[in-house]
Amino acid sequence: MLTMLGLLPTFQRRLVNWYRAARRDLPWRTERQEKSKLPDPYRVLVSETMLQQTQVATVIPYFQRFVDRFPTVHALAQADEQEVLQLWQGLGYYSRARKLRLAAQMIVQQYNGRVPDQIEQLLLVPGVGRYTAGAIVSIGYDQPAPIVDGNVIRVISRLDLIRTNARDDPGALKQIWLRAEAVVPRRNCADFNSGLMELGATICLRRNPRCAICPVRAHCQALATGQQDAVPPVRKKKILEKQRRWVLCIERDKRYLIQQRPARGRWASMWQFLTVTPGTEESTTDDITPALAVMNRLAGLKLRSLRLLSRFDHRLTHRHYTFTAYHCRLAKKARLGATQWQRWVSLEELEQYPLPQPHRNIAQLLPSAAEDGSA
DNA sequence: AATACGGGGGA
DNA sequence: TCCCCAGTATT
Repeated sequence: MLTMLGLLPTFQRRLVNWYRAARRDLPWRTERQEKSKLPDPYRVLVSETMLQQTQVATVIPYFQRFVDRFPTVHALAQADEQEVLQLWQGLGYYSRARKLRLAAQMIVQQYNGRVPDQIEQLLLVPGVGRYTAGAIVSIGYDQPAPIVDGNVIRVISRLDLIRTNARDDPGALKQIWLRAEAVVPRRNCADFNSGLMELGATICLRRNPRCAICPVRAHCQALATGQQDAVPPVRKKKILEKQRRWVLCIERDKRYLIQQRPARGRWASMWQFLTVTPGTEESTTDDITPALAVMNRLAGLKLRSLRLLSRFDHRLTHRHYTFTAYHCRLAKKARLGATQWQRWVSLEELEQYPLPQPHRNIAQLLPSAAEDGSA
């Protein structure tokens, strides 16, 4: 196997040298501790958790805000879960945020605040899987550990000419992990593994790979056989479920009703405006008059002054929502108080609540909507 | 082994 | 529009 990469030390040296010349300034790498010249493992834990299924450019501003607010593992361990979620809102996969906080608590209690440097220990930390554990060991501590992410899957698939897509094929994925373990050097592990990923992100692109400037093109079987555009193949398609949601921004005395979602499932424990699923008999019309009657029935409320705010699509990986957002007021007589899961908040207070992205988008429309309504 | 879990980038 | 992104946990 190893012979197919050519001389392994040559491959390693070419990749590390290329990475050291080409690497980007990333906040979790540039802020190093003076003595050790290694990044703060806590920051590696935070950044690698944010980077799961998320592109680097998206993560950077979230990372800055997060470590600014929670600069140490102790600070995060003592944090309020809602505040952690609030800093995470918009980034997606919110269980990552919840588990990262639990991870900090575990590290404080069991490891006296020091992020473990052993794979077996890291795998017991909430939200830390094989990839993140390998990243912390190799990038945080510069110790040998394999690392496989979406980039490495693509790079190794081409180097070794693996013809199935490892994202659909557990056997191929296992092969790639073994390969990643076989190629990681004993020294310069951080730059080697970072280089493997950076290569996938900038050179070994999904489409139109830039083989002409690839530092390890001499080691690539896909290029040698002219199959770099066909490897890896595209994944199997997934079914996209279409759903509709009506969102009611109910206003009373310049405050809006919000409700907390259940602690499990999508957007767990986040807050939202009252959301109802229109039945199949309800048409998609924007006509307000029939809609108001339907709203009152679905929401079980006496609403008035219903006005359309916006209609927009929101796509997730497996679902395609069409949100229709309305602004309305509560009839004078109606009573609706605050409970543990339901509150009336001003627009200013709303900023402190973690909201799903579609509801955050709707919230941005409310200031002008309120003016129109009172005019 | 299959599914759930967000949102955005880029062609 | 489609595929993917510095994956993990649950069922």
